Formats: sequence, C-alpha cells, structure tokens
Amino acid sequence: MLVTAARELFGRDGYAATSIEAVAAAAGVTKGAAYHHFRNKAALFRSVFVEEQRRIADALREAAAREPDSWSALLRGCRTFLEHCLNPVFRRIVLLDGPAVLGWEQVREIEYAHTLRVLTEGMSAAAADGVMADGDLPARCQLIFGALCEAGMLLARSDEPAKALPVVAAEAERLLGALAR
Amino acid sequence: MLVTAARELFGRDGYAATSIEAVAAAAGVTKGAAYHHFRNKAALFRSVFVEEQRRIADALREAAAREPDSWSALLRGCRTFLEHCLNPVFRRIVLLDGPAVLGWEQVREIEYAHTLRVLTEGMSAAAADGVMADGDLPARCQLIFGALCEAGMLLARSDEPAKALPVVAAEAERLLGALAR
DNA sequence: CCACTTCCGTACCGAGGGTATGTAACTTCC
DNA sequence: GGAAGTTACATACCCTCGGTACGGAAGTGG
Repeated sequence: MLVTAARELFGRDGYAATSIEAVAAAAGVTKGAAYHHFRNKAALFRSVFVEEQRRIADALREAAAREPDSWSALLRGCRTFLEHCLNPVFRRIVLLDGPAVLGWEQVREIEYAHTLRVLTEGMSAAAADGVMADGDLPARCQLIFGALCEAGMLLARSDEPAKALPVVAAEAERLLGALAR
Repeated sequence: MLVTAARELFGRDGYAATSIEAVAAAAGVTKGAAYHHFRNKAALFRSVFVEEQRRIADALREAAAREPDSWSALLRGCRTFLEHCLNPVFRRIVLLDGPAVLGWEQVREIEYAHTLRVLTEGMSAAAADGVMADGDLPARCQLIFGALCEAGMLLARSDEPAKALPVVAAEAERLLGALAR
C-alpha cells in the first residue's frame, strides 16, 4: 500500500527528505503508479496526514468514553494525546511537517473533522454538564490544542519522556482548570 | 542584503517555493554569492528566522516594560504577541515553516534565546512577586507559548482579525489566569 | 610586491518532482 | 462475446533547483 509506505518514510525521514520514487519502491510499484493515485507529492502526504488524524481521534474517543463524567473525560483525552506524542512518526507528520506542507488552512480543516472535533465535543459535553465556564468555545479548543501540541513536543524532547509526562500533564491540567466553572 | 530579500520571499511564498537563485537575484547578486555566505538553503532560512525572533522579542520586551507590574506585563506581552501574529510574514516564517525546516530542536534553541526567554523572564518576575502559583516554569512557558501560537494562527484566519483579537485574547488571558496564585 | 584571504561569478552535476505516452487488464453494454 | 471505454500501472523524458568546483577580482598583511 502506497499510503502505508509513505507513512513509514515520511514519519522517519520527513517530507522533504523522502522522494516519491522511494515511497513507490517501498510499496513495490513505480513512480508512475504513485502519480496515478495522487495528483502530487503533497496529495500523498495529505492522505497520510488524514490517516494519522483518524487514528488519534479514534484513540481519544475511545479513551474518553471509558471515563465516568465529562470533565474527567476531558482530562483523560489530554493525557492520551500527550502519550500519543511520544510516537515520533506522529510528531513528525502531524506536528512538524503537516502545517508546512499542507498549510494552516488545510491542516485545520482536517483536524476539525478529527482531533479537534473530539476535543470540541468533549468541551461541549462539559459545558452542557455545567462544569465549564462561559466563553468562546472554538477559540478555547484551539488554545488548549496548541498548548497540548507544544507540550507533546516538549516532553518528546526530554531525556526521559515517561518521567516528564506527569509534570507536563500536570501543567496541562492546570490550564484546563482555568476553564472549569 | 541577502537576508532581507530572503525574508521577503520566504515570508511571501514559503520556504519550499522559494529558490536560492530567486533570493540572490532579488538581492542583486548570484547564487554563488549566496552560497559563499551561507552553507545551504536552510542556513539562510535560519538567519531569517533568528532575525524574526529578535524583532518580536524586542517588541515584547518593550511592550512589557511599559507596564506597572509583573502580572500586567505578562498580559501585555501575550497581547502584543497576538498582534504580531497578524503579520503574514511572521506567521509563515516562524510558525509554519520554521519547525519543518529547522527541526524542533533548533527552533526551540533559538526561541529560548529570544521569544521564550522574554516569556520566561516575565513569568519568573511574576513568580518572584508572588503572584504566580508554584509549578514547573519551563513547561508552563512552553504550554502558554503553544497556546499563543495557535491563537495567532486562528485569529489570522478569521475574516476580521481586528475584531477577533479581543475574544481570542480574552481566552488567552483566562488561561494565564490559571497560573495566578 | 607578494602571499593569502575574502568575496563573488560561471559552469556544471545530480536528484527529484512532474508530465507524456504506451499498454495491459478489467468493466460495461449491447 | 466482442467493441468501447476506463482503470492501473510502467517507461521515458523534461526541467527546476540545491549543491559543488573552480576561477578570478578585490582587499589585506607583512
């Protein structure tokens, strides 16, 4: 599968350092085949990006569903996201290369259908339960999401990510606390 | 000046769509001259990135210095950062292309000497004044910084950025409020 | 004035994104 | 079941562009 091979190479070497030909070869086909299925290199990357978004959105939804109330579901979701950031393939594709390759516009459009959608739903639920302070929900989601992305990169860079996770998570949860009623 | 021309083109068309030759031509020299001063294309971009960081760090410091106390200086700094995000050149170079081209490691190294340094100093001052809750300061700065970057992109995308600024700023200040003692 | 460095231009190479074209296989429809 | 059209590749080629090699002019130091 082309997208599978692309995910592997894009995730390991980055977008710029990965040639279409290398991806095609890894998938056992030629460049022509790749260009038959995808308009250009960015389109192939986009498919990988969307796939990655689907994965994490599913993971978040699943993790949140196991929590008893909307607020703890929110906290659990944030922690799950941070854990996902320990995966270098995810970081490379979604956090580093994604915006530069696809542009902010397109990235947000995709994220609004996946990761940010889950976050927005979680916040809406919390608001409906009356545990979330009033304010602009979309902006709020965006800010929290940005903080989490940065937190993920920070904790991935630390020498002992597993050790750093609790302290970073604690700070993230403190920020979330600002939104509680 | 090569860096000046590079800033213009990188900021307008993005890193990938800008050739060294185009930058050199815009600066009135040839590609050879560019490669004499910079090891490669990324090194040229790095210079532009550092320059951009210097600008905003200076602006932040200056804005914060006009405030009477450490906490309002922090708030003012955040608002100034958001205003800076209205500049498309800044967004493109610092927020979009920077991480992908230089890598997270290098970006953070540079930011720690400029933007993040100002933020850290501001938070330290607030902590020294006893208006900031205990916690991990570096992680805290990183999270707030991430939230602000995302906020900047969000507000730049809105149809009427000047109108959106207050509501986004309000959400950002609410997050900051979580850090107050 | 002669060695040496700095600065910049010219010419070239090779990688890689993208296109044009050919052609099997497979589907559709009568 | 075969003609017509579509899908799914491969091959060959072009061209941009990052990077290198090299040459020469202009300053600099002794």
